[in-house]
Amino acid sequence: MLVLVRSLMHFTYFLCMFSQIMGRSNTKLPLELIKNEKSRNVTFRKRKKGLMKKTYELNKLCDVQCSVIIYENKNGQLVRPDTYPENPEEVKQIIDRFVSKSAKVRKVENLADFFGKQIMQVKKETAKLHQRNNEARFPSWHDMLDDFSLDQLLALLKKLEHKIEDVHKHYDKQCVIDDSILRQTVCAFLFSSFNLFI
Amino acid sequence: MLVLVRSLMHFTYFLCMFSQIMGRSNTKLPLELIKNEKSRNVTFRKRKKGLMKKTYELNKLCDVQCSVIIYENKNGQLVRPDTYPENPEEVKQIIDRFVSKSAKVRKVENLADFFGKQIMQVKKETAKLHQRNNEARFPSWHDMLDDFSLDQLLALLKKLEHKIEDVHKHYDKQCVIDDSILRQTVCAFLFSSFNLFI
DNA sequence: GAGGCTATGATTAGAGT
DNA sequence: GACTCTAATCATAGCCT
Repeated sequence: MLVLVRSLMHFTYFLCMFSQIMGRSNTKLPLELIKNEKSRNVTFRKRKKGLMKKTYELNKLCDVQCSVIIYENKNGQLVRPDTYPENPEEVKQIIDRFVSKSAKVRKVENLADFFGKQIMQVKKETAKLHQRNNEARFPSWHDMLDDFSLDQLLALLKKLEHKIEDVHKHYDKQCVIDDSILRQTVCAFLFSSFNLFI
Repeated sequence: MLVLVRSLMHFTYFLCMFSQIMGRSNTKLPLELIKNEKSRNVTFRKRKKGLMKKTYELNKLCDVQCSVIIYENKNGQLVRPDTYPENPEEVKQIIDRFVSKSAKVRKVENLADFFGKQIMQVKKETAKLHQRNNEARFPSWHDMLDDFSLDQLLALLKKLEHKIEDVHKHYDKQCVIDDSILRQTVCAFLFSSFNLFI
């Protein structure tokens, strides 16, 4: 009986295969970039979903912390990443363990500290100068400012900041860019520039 | 001959199926923690491998940046995570985009405020000094500018502006931007600039 | 785009080596 | 553990709506 059913099934399979009217073609997909954009996008969505499901299952079945981050390569668009878990905070929690081990990241974080220290130092020095040279003079100060005043410099920096903000607006429209680091750099740069004047 | 072999094979299959001694059992695995530790570990290894493969395929087929991090729950031990890509630096590059957006964002944004406030404060104090000590003198002012003049500073600013524009152009051309590269560029430039000040 | 459909190929549970 | 084997189940390419 079972054999009969199997035979029938195989016959049906054969029919379908012969007529090539439905289902997956009988050639396997080569492991290379799918040229056709439409089918690439469809495949992307399907496989992404599948990957997330697999991740979820691995998480549940074996009780392991796992995280997936996927950035789609949409033409000219920066897209919010798809992640497992969907909650960004949970993802962060998982990858933090990884990130904290990366020396490079520490370097960048130290950048903040670095500038922070600079600020403290400059503040100290300013206080010293303030105290020590209470009646000191700035003979060249005005001369310098004639060509390029502090306000002008700050205005220039503002301009620069605006430019960067424009870029951000452009991105925000299309969705997402990490502006924090950029801000950090601008602020740090502002400060370092300002540092020169003190 | 072939038919004979096939028949034999099918017979064997049937036998095995009948006696339930081989292959996956005919009940589906429930989606919950696998209690048996041995089989849980086996499943973990198998599925981890499968997940990595899937990730690799998604990466190749659709040209998307994706990253997977898996921490095994070994009893009380800190285990090096399995990742895709295997190279930690590549993983870092991918998750950086994410990391900088989540919890760190707040930190860095506050940093921006911090620097902003500092700048305002210093500006005020400088203005005070400027007003009070109109003819005061900073002895090191010229020394500093000997190495790094205002014009040079202006040039630096322009350079930074250009760099950002370059990145922008690059974005327009390729329609894709890697903001970690942007960050790195700006950061590196900032570092080199700042080093000139010290 | 999101969803359904079907057949193919891939994955993998469970057992053994 | 890492490998094999097998079959049941799953995932998904290529269609369609």
